[in-house]
Amino acid sequence: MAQESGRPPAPTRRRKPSINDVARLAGVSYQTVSRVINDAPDVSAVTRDRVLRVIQEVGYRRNRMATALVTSQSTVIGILTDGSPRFGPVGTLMALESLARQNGYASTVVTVDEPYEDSVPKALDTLDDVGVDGIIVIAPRIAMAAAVWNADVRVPVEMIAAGASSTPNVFTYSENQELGARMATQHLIDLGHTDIAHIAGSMEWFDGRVRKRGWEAAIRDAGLEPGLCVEGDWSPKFAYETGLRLVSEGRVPQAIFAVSDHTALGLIRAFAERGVRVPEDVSIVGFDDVEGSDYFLPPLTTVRQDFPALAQASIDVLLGTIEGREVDRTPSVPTLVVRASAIPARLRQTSS
Amino acid sequence: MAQESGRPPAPTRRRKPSINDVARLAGVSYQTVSRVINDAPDVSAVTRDRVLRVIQEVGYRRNRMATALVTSQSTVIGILTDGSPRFGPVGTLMALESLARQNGYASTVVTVDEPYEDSVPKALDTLDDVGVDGIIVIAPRIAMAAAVWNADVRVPVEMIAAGASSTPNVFTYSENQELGARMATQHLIDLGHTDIAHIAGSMEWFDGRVRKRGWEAAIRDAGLEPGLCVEGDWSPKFAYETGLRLVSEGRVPQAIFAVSDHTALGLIRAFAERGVRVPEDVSIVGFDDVEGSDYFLPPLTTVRQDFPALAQASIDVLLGTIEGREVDRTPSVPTLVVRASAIPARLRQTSS
DNA sequence: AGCGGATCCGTGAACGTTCACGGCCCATAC
DNA sequence: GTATGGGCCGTGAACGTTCACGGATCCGCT
Repeated sequence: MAQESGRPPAPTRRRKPSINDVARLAGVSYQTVSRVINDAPDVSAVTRDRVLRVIQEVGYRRNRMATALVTSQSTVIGILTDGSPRFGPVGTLMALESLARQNGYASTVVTVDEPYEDSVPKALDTLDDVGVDGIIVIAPRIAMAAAVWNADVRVPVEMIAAGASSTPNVFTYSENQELGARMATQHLIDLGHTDIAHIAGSMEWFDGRVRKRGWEAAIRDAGLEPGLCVEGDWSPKFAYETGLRLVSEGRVPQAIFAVSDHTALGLIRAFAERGVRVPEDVSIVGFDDVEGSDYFLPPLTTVRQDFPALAQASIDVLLGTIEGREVDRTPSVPTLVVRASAIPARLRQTSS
Repeated sequence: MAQESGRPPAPTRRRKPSINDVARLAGVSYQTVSRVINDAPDVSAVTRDRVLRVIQEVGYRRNRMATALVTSQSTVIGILTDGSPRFGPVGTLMALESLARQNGYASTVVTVDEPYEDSVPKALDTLDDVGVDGIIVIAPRIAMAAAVWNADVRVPVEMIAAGASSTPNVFTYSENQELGARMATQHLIDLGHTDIAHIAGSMEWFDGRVRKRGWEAAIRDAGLEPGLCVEGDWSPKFAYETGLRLVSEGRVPQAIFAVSDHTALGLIRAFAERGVRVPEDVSIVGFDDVEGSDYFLPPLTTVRQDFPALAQASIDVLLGTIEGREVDRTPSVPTLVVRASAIPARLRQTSS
C-alpha cells in the first residue's frame, strides 16, 4: 500500500471518433459529414438528420488540430501579459479569456518577465508556434510595449496599453486612464481644493505616465497650478516614506491624487503615524478600487476601471481584424467611486 | 483620412517554411530533416550541420498542429480556474503557466463561473476539444471540485484543492493550508493568548474549511479550548460587521485568527471605529499576505503561501503522469510573516 | 569473393480535416 | 425526346508532420 503510487495509471482511453467513423455509421461519405458539421448547404434534410443523430450517438467532436492544419486557422488567440499579478492586468486577462471563449476562440496565455527584450520575442515565438490567429498583449510597461513594436509577427497583434501609439503591425488600444485620472482630480477640485499633489507611479509604466498627465490636465483646465508631484514605483513602501517625508518637511498638501490604491495605503499609514488625519487634514483619492479599498481607514475614494468593457472592445477589434470585419471601437470609461477619504476643503478649515 | 480605417489591412504574410522546403534546400529527404529536428540518431554530422544551417536561414519552426495531429500529443496543458480574480488562484495560475512553458508545454486557460454544474463540464469539453495533454484545475470551491469529479475526461486531470480527496480519474493536490492556519494560530498561542477566536471564510471553499480545521487543531493541541468562531464569506464587509457586533456585545476576544487579510482589514476598521486598539487590545493574524498588507494599520502579521512551489509540484506531478514518469510530491510549506498586528498577551494587561 | 552488420538515408502511409472538382439524378423547358 | 440546370453527394488531393519500413553503401571478417 505504502509502496503503491497512490495515483491511478494513466487510463488508456479509446480513440475519439473521427469524421470517417461517423460517415461509415451514417452510410454517407466523409464529405457529407463535413458539410453537416459546417452547416454547409447541399445536403438533404433527412441525410442531415441521420448524420446528426450518429454524431450525437458516438459523441463526435471535431478535431481542432486537423482543422487548423488544413485551414491554417486555429481559432485560438494568444494573450501575452506581464508575470506580476498586478491588479489591472489580471482583471483584463480574466475578462479577455471569457469573452474570447464566448466568441468560439480558445486562448493560450504566456507571461513574460524582465528583461523584456529577451522574453517578449521568445513569448511571441511561442505563441506563433502554437499557431494562434491573433495576439493581444497586455502591456502596462513601456519597455514591454517597445519589445512588442520591434518584434515581427505573422498574425495581427493588438496591444492594450494606455496612451501608446499604433504602428503598422501593432494596433494599440488605449484604456481611458487619463480620463480616470482627470475624474479623480476633478473630484478634488470640485471639493474646493486648490493645492492638489500627485504621488505618481513609475514613468516606466504607461499607466503611470497617463495618470500623471490626467492629473496635470485637470488642474490646468481648472485654471490652477499643479501641486507637488513625486514619482514613485507603485509600492506602498515608497508612498509611506514619501508621506513621512512630507510631514517632517511640513509640506503636506491639501489634497493628494494617489496613482493607485496601494500608494494611497502607504500614504495613509504614514499620515496616521504622524497624527495627520485623513480626510480632515488631507484628502486622498486613489485609483484601481482594489478589493478591500472600501475598508481602508478611511474607506478610499477611488477610480474603478471597467475591465470587462475594455476586454470586450479589445476582443471585438482583434476578432474583427482576424475575420476581416470592420468594427468601431468604443472606449470604456472609468467610474469614480466616492467614499470617505476626500472631503470638501472648507470643512478642513473649520475642523482644524 | 477620416474615412480610412486607421488600422492597417491584415498583411497577407508568406507561408511559413515547412519541413519539405528545408529538405529541398538542403538536398535531403523530409525524413532526414525530421530526424534532425527530433535529435534522432542515424544522421551524419555533416548532413546534420547542413540541415541545421538551412533551418536557421529560412527560419524554419516545427508546426505544432501537424505534430499534434499525427502524434495526438499537443504539448499543451489546460488550466481551469475560477473567474474571480481572487488572490490565491491568480498567483497559482501565473506560476503554473511559467513552469509549464519552461517544460515545453503551452497552456490554455479557461475560466468558469457559477453555476459550476454547467460551466465546468463545458469548460472541460473546450479543453478536450483543443486537445490538451492534461488539465490542472485550480478549485478553491467545493462545488467546483464536485463538478470536476463527476466529469468524464480523456486526459489526466489534476486538481489543486486544499484537503479534497483523490478519485481514480482526478488526482488532488493539496496545498498545505491547514499547516498555515496552524502556524498562524500557534503564533498567537506562543504569544501567550488563550482566548483565540476565528473569523472564518465560507465553508463552501476548501480554503475556508481547512483553515478553520488548522485553527482548531492548533488550539486543541495546546490544550486550550477553541474560542469564538464565526463563519463568513471572505469579504471585508462581513468581517467589519462582525467586528462591530463583537464590540457592541462586549465579546471582543484576546486574539483573532482571520481567515484572510481582507477579513482582517474589515475587522481592523470596525475596531478602529469603536476605539478598540489593534494590537494593544486585540491581536490579529491574517492569511494571504496580499499586496499592501504590510501597510495596513497596523501592518499585518499574516501567512504567505509559496505559490511557485505549489505550482512547481503540481506541474511535476501532471507532467509525470502525462509522460509516464514517477514523481514524488513534496508539499509546499507556507511561511509566517510576523509584523505588528499581534503582540504578547501580557503587554495587553499592562497597557490597558 | 562473399557475407553480416553498421551507418545513413529515403519512400509510403497515416493522422482528421477541408477544398476543388466532378458525377449522378430528376425536374423542367424547348 | 433531348438539352439544361439545380440539388445532392462522392472522390482525390492537400495541410505538415511522424512512424514503420526498406534500401544502399561501406567496412571488416571469414
